Amino acid sequence: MSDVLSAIAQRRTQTLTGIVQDEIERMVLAGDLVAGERINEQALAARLGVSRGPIREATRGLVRSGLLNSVVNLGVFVRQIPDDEASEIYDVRAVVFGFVCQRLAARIVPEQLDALSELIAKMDEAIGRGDGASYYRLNLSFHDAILDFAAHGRARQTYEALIKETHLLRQSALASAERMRESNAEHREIIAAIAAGDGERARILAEQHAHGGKRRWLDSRQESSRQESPRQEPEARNSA
Amino acid sequence: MSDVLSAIAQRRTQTLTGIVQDEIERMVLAGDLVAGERINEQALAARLGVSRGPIREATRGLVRSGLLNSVVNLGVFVRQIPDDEASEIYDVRAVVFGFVCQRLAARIVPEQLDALSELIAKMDEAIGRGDGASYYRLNLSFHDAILDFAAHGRARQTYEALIKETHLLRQSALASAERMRESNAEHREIIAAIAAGDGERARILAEQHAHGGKRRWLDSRQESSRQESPRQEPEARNSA
DNA sequence: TCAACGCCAACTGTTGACAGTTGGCGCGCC
DNA sequence: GGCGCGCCAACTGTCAACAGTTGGCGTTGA
Repeated sequence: MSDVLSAIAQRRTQTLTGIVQDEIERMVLAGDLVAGERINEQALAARLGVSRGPIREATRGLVRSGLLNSVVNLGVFVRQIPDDEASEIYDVRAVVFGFVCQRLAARIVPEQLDALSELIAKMDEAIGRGDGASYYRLNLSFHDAILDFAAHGRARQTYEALIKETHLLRQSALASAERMRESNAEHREIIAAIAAGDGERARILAEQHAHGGKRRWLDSRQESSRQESPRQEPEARNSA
Repeated sequence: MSDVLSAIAQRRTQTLTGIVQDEIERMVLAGDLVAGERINEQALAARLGVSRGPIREATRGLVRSGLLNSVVNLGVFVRQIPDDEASEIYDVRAVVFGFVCQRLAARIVPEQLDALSELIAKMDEAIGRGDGASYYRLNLSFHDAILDFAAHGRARQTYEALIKETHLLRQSALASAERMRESNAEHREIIAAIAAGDGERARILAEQHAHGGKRRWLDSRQESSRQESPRQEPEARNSA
C-alpha cells in the first residue's frame, strides 16, 4: 500500500483516477475485495489520500468493464457473477482462444515454440512437486505467451477482459493434481498442432481446452456446493 | 435534445452519470461527435444542465469501453480507430458471430426462422429500390435478431461492444448495390445452414460473412482514399 | 523578417461542501 | 411481547470553487 501512495505522489504525469482504477482492479483481482462487497468511497478515498472524485471516476470505469456493479444510492459492489453468466464467459473465451491459437499456428517461429514447450515442461514439474501455486502461475504465463505470440491486440484485449471477470469466481485456483495433469496434456496437444502448422486442429483443441476449463470449474464448484451461501448482492434495479 | 433534459428532470431514479453516458454514446454513434473531436466538459455540462462531475464520470466509463480516449490535461476525445485495429476488431467480431450462428443452428425454432427470412426478403426489396438507408437499418435488425435468438448474453454483449467501435469508422454505411447484394446472398446462405441445423457450416459461413464485411470496408476505404487526411488525434502518452 | 521568450485565457484535475436517500435503531402503541 | 412508526447516522449523488497545466498570442530582441 505504501508504494501506492508513492505512486500518487510521484507520477503527477498520469491522473489520480487512473492510479486508483488500477489499484481497485488489483484489489479485486487479488481478492482483497471479495465478490459482493461494497466499496466505501469515503474510506477508500481516505486510505489512498485522495478525494472522492477520482474514486468515483475510477469505479465508473470498472463498472463499465464488468468488474464492479453500481446500484443507485447504495454504491458500487464487487460484481458477483451468476453461474449461468460465468458459463457464458467461458464460452466466449473459448472461441477467442481458439481463434488466437489458429492464428498462431500460421505465424509461430521456433524460439516461440521452444518457450511454450519449456513452460509446459515446467508445469509438469510443478505438478510432480504438487505445487499448485506454481502451476497456476505458469499456466497464466503460458496463456499470456500464446496471446503475445499471436500478436493480435484486440483478441488479446477481449480475452483478458474475460479472464479478469472469471477471476471473480470463487476458488478459481483450487485444482487437483488430476485436473492439472489433464489440462497440461491439452496444452501439449495444442502446441503440437501449432507446431505442425495445423491451424484448424489447433483451434479445435484450444476451444476444447477452454471448455475443459469450464467443466473443471463446474466440477470444483459442485464439490464445494454446500458451502456457505454467497452473500446477497443488490442487483440492478433500473426501473427504466 | 429537449427529451434529454426532461429525462434528467424526471428520472431521479437513475443517476445523472448514466443519462449523460447514454447521451454521449448516442451522440458519438449518431455522428454528432466525429472521431478525433474533443469533448468539452464545461460546454457539455452547461448544455445538459448538470455539473462537470457526472460528465467526467460518464466519459471515464466510455473511455473504458473504447469509445473515447483520454489524454492527461488535454481532455477526452472521440476515439479514432487506426486501420490495423479496425481490422482486428473485424476479426474478433467474426469469430463471435460465427459462434453465435453455430449456437443458433442448434436451437432455432420455426417462427424465428420465418422472421429472419422475412428480414432477408425486405433487404432484397430495399436493394431493388436502391434504398441504402433502409438496407442498413434492416441489416442491423437482422444481426440483432440473430443475436437475440441465439440467447447468449455474453456473446451478444461482446459483439455489440465491437459493433459500436466499428461505428466510429468513417462512412461505414456507404455501400454500393453490388456490395449489398453480395452481403444479402451471404445472409441467405447462413440462414439456410442454420435452418438445416448444420452448425459447423453456419459458423464457417458466418465468419466468412463477417470477414466479407471487413473486405467491403477495406474496399470502400480504398475508393475514397485520397480524401482529406484524418485530423490528428492526441494518442496516449503515458510515460509509465 | 524571424525566432525565442513570456504572458494569458481556457480548460482539465482535484477538492471540499451541500443535499437527498437508505437502512437501522429505538421508542411508543397495541 | 410484538408490531409499526419516526428519527438518525452514514453514505452516495451532485455541485461550485480552487489549483495546475497547456497551447496560443503578442512582444521583444537580434
